[in-house]
Amino acid sequence: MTGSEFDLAFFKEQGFKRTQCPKCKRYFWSLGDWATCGEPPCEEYTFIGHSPMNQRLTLHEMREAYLSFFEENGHGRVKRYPIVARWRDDVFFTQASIYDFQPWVLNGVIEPPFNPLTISQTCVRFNDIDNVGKTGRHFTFFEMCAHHAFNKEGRFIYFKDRTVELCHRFFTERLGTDPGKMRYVEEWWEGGGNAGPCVEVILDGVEVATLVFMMYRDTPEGRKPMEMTVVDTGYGLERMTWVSQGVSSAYEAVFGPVVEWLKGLACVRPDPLVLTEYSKVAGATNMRTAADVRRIRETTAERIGIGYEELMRTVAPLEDIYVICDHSRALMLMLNDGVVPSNVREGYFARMLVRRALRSIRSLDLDIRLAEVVSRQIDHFQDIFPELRENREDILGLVQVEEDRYFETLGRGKQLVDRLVKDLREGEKLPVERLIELYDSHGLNPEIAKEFAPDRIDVPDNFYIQVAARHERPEAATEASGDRPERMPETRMLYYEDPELVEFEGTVIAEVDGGVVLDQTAFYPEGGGQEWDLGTLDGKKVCRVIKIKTAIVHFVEGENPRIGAKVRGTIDLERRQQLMRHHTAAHLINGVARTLFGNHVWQAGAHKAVDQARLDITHFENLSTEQRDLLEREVNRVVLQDRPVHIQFMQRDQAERLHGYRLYQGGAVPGKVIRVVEVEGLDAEACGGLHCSHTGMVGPVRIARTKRIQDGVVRIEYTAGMAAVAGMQADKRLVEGLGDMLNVPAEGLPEAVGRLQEELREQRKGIERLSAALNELSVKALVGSAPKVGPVRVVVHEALPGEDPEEMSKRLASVPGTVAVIGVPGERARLLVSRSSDVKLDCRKALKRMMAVMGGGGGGKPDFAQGGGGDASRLRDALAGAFEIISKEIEG
RNA sequence: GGGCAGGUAGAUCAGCUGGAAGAUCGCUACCUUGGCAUGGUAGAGGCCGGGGGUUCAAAUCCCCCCCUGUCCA
Repeated sequence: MTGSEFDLAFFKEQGFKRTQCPKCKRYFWSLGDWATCGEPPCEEYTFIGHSPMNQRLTLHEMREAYLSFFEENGHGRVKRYPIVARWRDDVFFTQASIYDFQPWVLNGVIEPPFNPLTISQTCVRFNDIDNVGKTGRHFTFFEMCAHHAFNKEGRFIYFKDRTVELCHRFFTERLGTDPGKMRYVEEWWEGGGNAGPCVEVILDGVEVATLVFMMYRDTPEGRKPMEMTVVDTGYGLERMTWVSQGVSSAYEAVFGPVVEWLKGLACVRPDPLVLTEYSKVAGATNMRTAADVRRIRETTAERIGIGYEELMRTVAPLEDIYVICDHSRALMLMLNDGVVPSNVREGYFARMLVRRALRSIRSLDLDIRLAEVVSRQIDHFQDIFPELRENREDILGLVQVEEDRYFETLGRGKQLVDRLVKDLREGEKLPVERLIELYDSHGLNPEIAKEFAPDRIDVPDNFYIQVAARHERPEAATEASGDRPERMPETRMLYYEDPELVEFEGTVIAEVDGGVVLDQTAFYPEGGGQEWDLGTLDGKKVCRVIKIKTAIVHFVEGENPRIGAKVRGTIDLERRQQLMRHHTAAHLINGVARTLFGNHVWQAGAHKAVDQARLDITHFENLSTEQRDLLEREVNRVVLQDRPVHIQFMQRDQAERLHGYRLYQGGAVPGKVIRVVEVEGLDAEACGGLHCSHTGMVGPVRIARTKRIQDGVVRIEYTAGMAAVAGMQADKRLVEGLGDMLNVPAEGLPEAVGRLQEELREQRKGIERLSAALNELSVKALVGSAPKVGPVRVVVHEALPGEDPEEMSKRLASVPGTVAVIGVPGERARLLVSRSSDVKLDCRKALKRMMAVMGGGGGGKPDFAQGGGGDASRLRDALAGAFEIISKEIEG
């Protein structure tokens, strides 16, 4: 990289100087005289207490100042995109404003909503979560203000000069910053396969913005210029607000009424001097480990001239308050945009935020619910993001559920700790292994575990490093995908033009993977969770139809028709209609579930076959029987209302304007034009599937069952149309059949079965009683007639049918001065040897000698041994020798 | 998606170096009391998550599956 990338006319005209920072060796441009680049660690914050701007703006005022400035300068204002990046399958969350336009705008498939545009994009990032609350500037949730320009051939908007100029004017003209204070540091940016020069904008020790000029693309052949160059800027809304206010930390600047409320509750009134110094030291350092944090605190304490402990008394409660503010803000937006807390994927991040926030509430010993904090965050933001107002109840409900779950986890954890500690010896500490297991497997933080058993637990400094080490494993190799022709032939999709089309003609234009591609077809391929059509091509059975890029590939039984041949296709209409019913029913269930259970309900997967179908939705618990029945009733109500189902291809941005991001129920949908399936007044989704034209055609919908397939996802198994009818008939036959078997009418079944069960129990008990009586008789007889070795009775007996040999053995051993040998005949013969406690005999030895006759194995305890196996026919021989063996063992 | 922990009586759990399923609470009946709290006695209650395997013998060991919890991407 050379400095020429930054040789901007704007810098020259304005009289900027290019200087090299002696500390970090980077070059920077400025109108003022500066020794260094100005960014920590080269310099400290200088704005605290002396804002370089001529106005103090709140977060909301700063956002508006930014957006309106760029609007006045020719940019279209764009609403924020959801924080869950559903239009992408490579990331969970929106982490920067440019994510909104990747990949569809950047690869030229769709036009941006405006060009140039300005936006304040809600983002979350979790990589610095440990720094949140501590450094004064790290957040999990933040807003990235940006202005973007997309320059295509023939349509150049603007690039480096205009970008820097707009930035400079925003800070100086709009915010009243002294132009001499602005410093622009030359840097290089790379990410997501793209690269380009960038400029870091430093003001009074803080990086307030980064201006990226994407102009290169990394390819296997090396770096190449992009066809489209992109202005990708990022202005930290929170940082700008902070600098404008000149307060001790970004948290103080942006959390507004929420942080004040919490401070009041916790009775925290910190010394601003302490906070200012702490912020400066923290800002100049990267906090990576617990040791870094401690060092920063020690340095701060030294600078202010107070003790470490005293500093901590001020700082620790504040850090907890900041964590609560930050996490509740992030949660508010994540839950609003469709994340359901769970133990997997994006849901886990929401759970993590809830638990960390609750831990901070706990360590402050505050008597509040997290939902109350989130509620206040909504108050603070609902005028900016009105969707929060609409979803308030839903969001708070999710927080409550998740909070309750955490308390359950804590309760379980406490029990576990109690039990573990009980087994420890006097003065012994709980091994670190156990402590790791408590956290890793049971979700109990070591700090909280220590609360439960302060004397028995020590938490090592590198605890979390040890946990991480436990997870280090080599990555599984990814499997290579098969090779296919780069350019696929294109098939005209007749089924979209006329879903009722049953017969058609087409020409074979290619063979792919052993199947044939036609120029046009009415066969619907597998896709969107819907199974493919069956039918015939020139009389040959079509057994599978798939879509590869733009081509529809048919697999037929027997030989493929030749390329160039004209073929006649017929579709199995009955199957097609059933698949359509199941697909439309999925949209109905999804829409009704959302209205019934809340806006957090999204489709999480689906499959539609002919005889059954299922839809997975995001929801925090399995449906109750009542909810399931309610859902079924309401779906059928929509069916009976016979609402029209509108299907149309729409411009992507128009569809998004009309229906919002709720369109993307099925995940990422590529393309400039998308197909929108709208059930009037209920649901609109981007969907490539075939649908009934009216809901009435779906027919009856039966929800067979619902099942929680993972935390946060409920599977709804259902049937519609003829499959539902078949199900009803099968159920009826089942009940009728049962009634016939028990000779009662269907209504009498519960009572009849109950009676049957009771009878069975009675009989079982009767048998037990009889068997016990029989045992008792046998035992008496055996005891009376047993031969003796000295004072010891030796009972040798082959169990009869109906006797319980184990019971007999036990019973005999309860008679003083008795040894019992009981043989149990059968395919696998067994031998039980027991004795009363007053007899000196090792039953195991005796058994072993007896088993030698049969050749099997055995073992047990001195007073009871059992064995078996070997030659079952020799059981009698073994029993015949038993008396002699016992007498020898007793005498010997 | 990966790792870890767990699934035994209505509840909470023990048993898991293979050898005759247990404790506590709760439940039922009776006794104690003028009545209640309580105390005492007896009793009911178990496909030891499901399926394979090893073994003479599996709650216990091995494999697969299901369910729950949890940590991490």
